[in-house]
Amino acid sequence: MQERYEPAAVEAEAQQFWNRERSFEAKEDPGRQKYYCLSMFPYPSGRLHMGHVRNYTIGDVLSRFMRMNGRNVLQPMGWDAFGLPAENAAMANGVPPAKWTFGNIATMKTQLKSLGFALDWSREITTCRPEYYRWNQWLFLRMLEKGVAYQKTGVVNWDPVDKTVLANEQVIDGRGWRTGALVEKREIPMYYLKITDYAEELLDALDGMQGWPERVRAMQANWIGKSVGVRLGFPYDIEGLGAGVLHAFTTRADTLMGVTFCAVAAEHALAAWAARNNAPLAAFIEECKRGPAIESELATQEKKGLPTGLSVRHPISGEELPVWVGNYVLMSYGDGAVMGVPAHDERDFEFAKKYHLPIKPVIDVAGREYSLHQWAPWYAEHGRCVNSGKYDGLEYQAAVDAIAADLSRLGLGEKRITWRLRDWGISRQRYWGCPIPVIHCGACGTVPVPDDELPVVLPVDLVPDGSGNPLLKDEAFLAVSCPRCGAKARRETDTMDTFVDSSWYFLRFACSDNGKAMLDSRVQYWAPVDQYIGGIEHAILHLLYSRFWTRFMRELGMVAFKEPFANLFTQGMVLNEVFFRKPDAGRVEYFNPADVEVTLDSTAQRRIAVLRSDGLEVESGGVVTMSKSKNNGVDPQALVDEFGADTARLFTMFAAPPEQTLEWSDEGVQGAYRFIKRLWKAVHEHVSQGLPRPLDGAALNDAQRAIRRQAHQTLAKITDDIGRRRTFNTAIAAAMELMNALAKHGQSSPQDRSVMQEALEITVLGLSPIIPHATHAMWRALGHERALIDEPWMQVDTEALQTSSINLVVQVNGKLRGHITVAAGADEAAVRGAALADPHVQKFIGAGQVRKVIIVPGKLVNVVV
RNA sequence: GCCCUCGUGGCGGAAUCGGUAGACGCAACGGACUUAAAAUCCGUUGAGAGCGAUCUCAUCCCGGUUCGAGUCCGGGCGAGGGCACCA
Repeated sequence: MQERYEPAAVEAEAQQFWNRERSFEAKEDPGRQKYYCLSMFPYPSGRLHMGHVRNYTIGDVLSRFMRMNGRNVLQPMGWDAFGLPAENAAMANGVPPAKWTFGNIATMKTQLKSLGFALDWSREITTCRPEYYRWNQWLFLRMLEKGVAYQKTGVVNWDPVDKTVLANEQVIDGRGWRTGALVEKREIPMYYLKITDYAEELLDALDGMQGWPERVRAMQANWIGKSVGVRLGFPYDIEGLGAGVLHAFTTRADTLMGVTFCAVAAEHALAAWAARNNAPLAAFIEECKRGPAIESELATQEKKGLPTGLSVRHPISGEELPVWVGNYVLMSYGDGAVMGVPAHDERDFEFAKKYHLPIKPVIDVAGREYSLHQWAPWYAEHGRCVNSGKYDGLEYQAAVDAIAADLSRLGLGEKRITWRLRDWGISRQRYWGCPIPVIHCGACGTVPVPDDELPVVLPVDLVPDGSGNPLLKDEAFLAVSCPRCGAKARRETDTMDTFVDSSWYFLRFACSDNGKAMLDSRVQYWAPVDQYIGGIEHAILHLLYSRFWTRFMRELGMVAFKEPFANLFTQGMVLNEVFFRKPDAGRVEYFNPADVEVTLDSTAQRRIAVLRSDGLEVESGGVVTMSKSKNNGVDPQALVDEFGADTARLFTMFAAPPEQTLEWSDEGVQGAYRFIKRLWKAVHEHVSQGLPRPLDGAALNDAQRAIRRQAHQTLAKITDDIGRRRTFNTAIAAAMELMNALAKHGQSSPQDRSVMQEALEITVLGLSPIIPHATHAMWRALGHERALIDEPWMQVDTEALQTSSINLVVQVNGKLRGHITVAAGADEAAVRGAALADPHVQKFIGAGQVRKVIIVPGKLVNVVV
């Protein structure tokens, strides 16, 4: 063993060993319990970032730990390789997206390998390869057959200059990001997947998903958004239009008698009809339609409306109610119309105040006074009906029931459940994605591509120029004959949302080499995923789509389970300080923390940050998520090159619990490096004197026994912290404590050296999931033939944990007043006697009367005076 | 606005089921080694009082439950994240 710790050599050696032995290639083995550990696969954006390192280290620690605990572990890796950034890069550099993507994959694969992750590369998946995406197409055709995939029109952002569809993120302040042209809304036919058919099931199943964080389950439940209420009808008979009913959904049918107006969305049919010869209204409707596309922007805009001049009748009272167009009414939710109850809905209240519409309180909340001038939150609370005729005095549920029954009798309403969840639109008018396998024929219409003609292969050599989908100009791709009638036809040029690619990749890892079928029997062995690890940003879409997709596959008999991810772990983000200068004119300039030197001023009170290149001060903008825009990222590769992969891994696992945010700290990295060096040195010093004789537990003195006890306590803690609590930071802290104790203990006698050998083995093996390379080398040095990765996890020796006496804390009235030592088996009377006899305790009892003595076995004694 | 999470030293954090608050690390300070620096090693480090043994205070604030509260409950303040004109 080398005296100096040289990470580059140590890590190369370990990685070569794992490669040579194919240590991480997983084999199906029905005789062994499997453990499928999966980290969310990366988008090949260029280089790894610290978020990747954190994500994949968490997965790697769990994988290696479970493997040593006897599980048959599968930890695969792949590439979520379709997507918009490749097209952007293509436009910027004139390189086909495929070339850019594959170049990035090569770079990032090298980086992942340098970090020593225990990945089974033989199962690697790349979603932009036909071998993968042909199964997207195949399953899409099954969805078409079952009616789960269907066509309807949808609204897209249209750039009139580039004549292209823009993603929301390409629209900046209502203008195209490249052309600056005002973006138009266009309705075009698109494919949708009927996820709403699964809404109830996707929601109900959340309750049983104990392996998922509460937070993620809550987010999904909110997203699905089940509302139980009443769909009611406001009848009308409008000259020229005739008789009809305006439908609206409400969760507060008990407030029906407080309705003073109705409001409809700009896109509503009644609004369109009223606007025929009402120019101001038509203009307002246009304004609403041109308004913000993103709902969060909609939220901040002022509530506006215009009367349509039309009126409807109240379903119970028959009263005439004016119909308004409101910019706060969404066409996509419910029926695109709301009943306006200003007294009990804040938005309606604001609207009514602004346009001087009547406000009629009809709910009495615990006798509190209602003001027509200022909104109070409790106006929306449930209460007793008042001012509501025959419904007066009824509580919420009774009122809803009575009103729903009356409406039903009148044919003007029924109880109904409304969902927030909408169907999943998967059509993208973009090149770099999986082609949707349909053909447009002049005679036959839209015809699915027959299975035996799959895959529809995407050409890989096109370079998008920003003006429309390049597939539209690619005759070789476009020209096709109709599978039904044989006539000349045209291929669909829309591609699929990349969330389709990631909705089932976790199953394909079980059988990535199968060229004949999407899945095979090996899936039954590996799936579902035992532990899924990824960022909270995927809490809703990716995870919900995957749950939906899995359910559909189950209906086809392809898998036997409903939930694809038994346990979910969401790791926190990686933050770093941000440095900038803000010139009087011009844009803020951000500087990478690597180029900034931070020192303390002479009084050590103030931190001064200086840019190395010019020696001038820069401002600190606090600690925020690492991002390109803030230029505060740390390149993991630089870290690996300077300190090694083990240090990078150790720091990211030690600095914070894995689900919390992690603040970057260069000094913290030094600390991690220092610890590995210390451990290395301790092992080197120990083994350079030769290996000791086997440990004889009975021959130890008290000090040796104490060290041995701490070693086994540490093993127990590391095992529990990694295996159950997932608090890798405290596992590392325990190992550090043990090292500190060993350094103090010293070693001279043969027994000392035997105890030391065991303690070092525990430390090395216990930390091996986190720092696998250095521990691989140290394990060999400690005299083991077998590679550490192939060793079983060590078992705690309960014998070693035994003590003859224990220390107890004594409190008087809950305050710490003394310490006592009693025999391990001491009974309560003995403990009580010892506690009361302690001079410190006596002092605090003083003249008082001892009323009660509480004994918590093994922990403390509390004397109540 | 709603939902979720969280407020602990100079900093990151620990305290797992209500039982010794501040483990471990960083930074800082003092010392050893060195011609010197780096590296390494040893020590000190929540605040206040005291020569000292010790004592008092202290986990965002106010109240409560309890023998005992960082932890549980109620109310507030603050931060972060998610969702959002969702009727």
